[in-house]
Amino acid sequence: MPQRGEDEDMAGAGGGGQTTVMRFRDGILNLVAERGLKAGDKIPTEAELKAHLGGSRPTIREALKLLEQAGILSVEHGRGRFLTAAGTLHVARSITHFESITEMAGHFGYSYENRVLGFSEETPDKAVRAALKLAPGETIIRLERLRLHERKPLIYCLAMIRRSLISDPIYEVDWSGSLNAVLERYGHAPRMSTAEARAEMLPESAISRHGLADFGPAFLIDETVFTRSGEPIMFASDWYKGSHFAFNFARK
Amino acid sequence: MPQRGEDEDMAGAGGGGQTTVMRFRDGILNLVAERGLKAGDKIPTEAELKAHLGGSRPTIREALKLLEQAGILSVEHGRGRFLTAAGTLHVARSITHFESITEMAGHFGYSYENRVLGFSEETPDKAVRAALKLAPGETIIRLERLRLHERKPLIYCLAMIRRSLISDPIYEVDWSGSLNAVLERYGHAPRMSTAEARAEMLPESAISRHGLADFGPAFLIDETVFTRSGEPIMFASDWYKGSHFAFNFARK
DNA sequence: GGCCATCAACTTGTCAGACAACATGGCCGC
DNA sequence: GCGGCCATGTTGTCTGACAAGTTGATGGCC
Repeated sequence: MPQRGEDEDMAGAGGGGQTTVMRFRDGILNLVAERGLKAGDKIPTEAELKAHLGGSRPTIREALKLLEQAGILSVEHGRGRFLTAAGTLHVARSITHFESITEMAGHFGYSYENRVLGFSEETPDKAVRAALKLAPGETIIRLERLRLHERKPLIYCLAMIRRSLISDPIYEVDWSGSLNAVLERYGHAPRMSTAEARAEMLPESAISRHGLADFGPAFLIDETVFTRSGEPIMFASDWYKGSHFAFNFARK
Repeated sequence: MPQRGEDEDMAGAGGGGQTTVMRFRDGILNLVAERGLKAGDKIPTEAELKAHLGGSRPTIREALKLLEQAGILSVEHGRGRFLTAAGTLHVARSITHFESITEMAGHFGYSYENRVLGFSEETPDKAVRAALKLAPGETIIRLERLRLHERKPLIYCLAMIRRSLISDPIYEVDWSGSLNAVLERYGHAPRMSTAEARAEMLPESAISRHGLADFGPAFLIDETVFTRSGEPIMFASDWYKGSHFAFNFARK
């Protein structure tokens, strides 16, 4: 018998993955779900999985290794594999999932007006230069915006974007839409970030200049945003109105 | 040649893991570090890794699968494996790592006084009952505490603990130490949680009753805490003084 | 000389069978 | 009845092989 190969239809078959290993990973999860196994339960042995899913033991084992690394399974040599409880921690929209503010809007059920408060080309301060690994002399675009829902301000946004990424004059760019879309158009799609969160009041300057005295305590997220290839794009600070936003995550 | 087995000293050798696969996983990371490979770079082929690390191809491949699942490597059939940028996102103390407040204290460089403001046995409200999956009639222990550093209040803590977990009268328990240690002593060590974070001012009742008017905006973390086996233990709300705490995480 | 098809080499994906090491429970002897 | 021994089950590792995608070189054709 040839070793797989005979194009195996299964193309377009619901979910699955490209490689056999990925299909087995999903197959194992399905099997667990079908049998109603819970945290701590023993899952079928490699031999049983092989009988159910086909394939060879190394392939099955690679699929199992994926699930182990994902924290869904734990192994005990000579005893078997067991469902961990960590795998059952379900978090709705984890803060660790990268998404633009515009994408997040839908999740919270808000539709935003996006008001541009100002934009300018500036010299970065030390912190921003370090975060974005800017060369001496490189400048940034400082973009100040406000997101409103039904005329009430909900998010105050400050972005420091590497000037060199935008090949056009900054006044020709439409800053009132999704910033991610703008950056993607210039070939620098944001894909991930390192972030720091804290609770504070809005900066004095923002309160006084834009009439935000009623904003109340804010959930501030400072992010250094990168492309898929790890190139730093911008440093963003977003103050979310505390009374309107909450963020989920799992800890383990 | 026997297939491994000859006890291979290597015990206590720096890091490493128990199994060969774990050692190879670390070995690959070390190799990458030594050679100064960066995001997007091609890592050595399976054959080269085998030559460097020893072992067999299936074992090497299982180690690689771990790194792929961890998001550190990506594969392209026929081309090779490449370092992803996501793997280079380093976060100091991620908020997604479960730890007790006492443990966190050290990280922030604070040493705390732990003041018990009150404890009592109560009937849970609907939200807590749902989060802890309490049976009708089950009660909770409500524990209210304050962490101070140099006499200044930094964290206001409210915990709702399943009464049935503590087999002693609640007034015989020392609540002034680590809550995790107490629960561990009764065989219910906290290990993970689902959490929600937001920014808000302290509850009115806490401000007025405990003189916390100067606390300012707080970073509130609501957590449902579980044991390793997934059993819900308690529902904790911790208000961190916004001016003193920031929390890190990666988004991808 | 330039272009394209073919092919060899490299690399990852999968398969088969085997032995090693750890865990468990039953069997047997005492 | 009890404890040690051993068969069995399960995961860990090794060897060798073929399948399939990618890349670059080769060589023929125009």
